[in-house]
Amino acid sequence: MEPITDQLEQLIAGTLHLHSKAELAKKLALSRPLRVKLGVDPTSSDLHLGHTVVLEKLRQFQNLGHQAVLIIGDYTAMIGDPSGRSLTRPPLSHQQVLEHAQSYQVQAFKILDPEKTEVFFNSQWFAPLPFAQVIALHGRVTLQQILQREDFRNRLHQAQPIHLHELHYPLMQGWDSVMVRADVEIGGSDQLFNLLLGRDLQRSEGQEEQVIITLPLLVGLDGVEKMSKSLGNYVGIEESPSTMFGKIMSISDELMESYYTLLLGEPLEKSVHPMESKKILAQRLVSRYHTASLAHEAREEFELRFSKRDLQSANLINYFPSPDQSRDLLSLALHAFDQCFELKKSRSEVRRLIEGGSVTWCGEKITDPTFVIDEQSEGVLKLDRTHALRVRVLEKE
RNA sequence: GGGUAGGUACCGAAGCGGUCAAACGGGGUGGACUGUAAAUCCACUGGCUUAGCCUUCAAAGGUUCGAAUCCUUUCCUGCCCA
Repeated sequence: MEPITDQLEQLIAGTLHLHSKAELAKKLALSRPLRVKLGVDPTSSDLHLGHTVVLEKLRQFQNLGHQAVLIIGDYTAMIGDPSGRSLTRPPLSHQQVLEHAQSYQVQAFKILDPEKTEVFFNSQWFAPLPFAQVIALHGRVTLQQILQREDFRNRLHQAQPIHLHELHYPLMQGWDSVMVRADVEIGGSDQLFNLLLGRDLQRSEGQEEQVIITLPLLVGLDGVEKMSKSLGNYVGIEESPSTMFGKIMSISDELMESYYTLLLGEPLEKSVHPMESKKILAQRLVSRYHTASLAHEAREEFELRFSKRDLQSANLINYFPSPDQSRDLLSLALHAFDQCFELKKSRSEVRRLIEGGSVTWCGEKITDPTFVIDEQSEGVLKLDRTHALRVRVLEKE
């Protein structure tokens, strides 16, 4: 193991809250692997860059020889973390949660070292917990303490409902820490309260309190909300190189700075042109989750398609619509969205797109939805900013 | 339990018997511009066999030639009181 001061320095980098440095130093001095907990709610099956911020920190602990303890909150997920929420989450069935948990783990191990990771499902201790003990657990915390949380306070203030079951969440997360005897817990900055409560519960159970570390939340592609799947402002780590590259290119310049620090762990070089910085960012992230050569290809493809606007030589999906599907431009575009991009659009939606001037055929803008493409002709059909394909219209009969 | 205010499209919010697929704002999408950045301007933003038709205003019934708007019941939420 590395010297404690070196470890400390690495582990502190990028953290938002750390409670406390002294405690962490003390624990590191124990010269045994620390149990570093991360709780995840498998409310969605796809990991995105937002999740990777904490996972990378956990990985850092592993690299220093520590033990990761991954808690799959299959029980807590059914409540839904109220953190940062202004609304109650829609409940998930246990079945859904288990399915998500499965793919979640597979993806998490793209970042974590499975050899140094223990995985727990918190149903393990919550499902058999007798009601009397649930009550006893509740006796440890006061309503006022729970209501101090920012999100609850806001909802109270804004006359929005707070359901009773949501109040359990922080308590359950804290109890997880007790059950796995966590030395350290990592979380997003919105987890601060939950993490602190874990300390309280550990103390009252006679355990040493966990050190808590929070990391800043990654802002999503919209530049406003935190990255989340439900808001659609995310970059999934399993997305294709070109999608990933393109999504990252669409972030605003202001966002780039935090992406650099949180995802690359280094400062943004101000002397470089922002567009170039963004390409570097995109390329590095694509190579992280795919390969360097795929990242390189993604960059070239992007430049060809969007910078040079050369759709003709771009690597597009080939589409051979049947005569029935290519009756007119509207039908063709509709089927193309569905079959090539798995986008279910309504006819009206596609019609608007055409009439709005988004669709081009062989570089010509076509605004007439009833336009008919000649039989046996071949060309590039651009549907909207990001979707284009090479179409070959087959002969009728 | 009592009182009271509400539930309208992705969100906020108007509308309170016909002119309502539903004002306005935000968001989103597309176009122009561009660096798939920002800013700005313009258009669109329920569906369809689109000069028309169909399904929406918490749910179900009802009144009416006609309902988001009136009545009844049900479900959900806030606030005040207990």
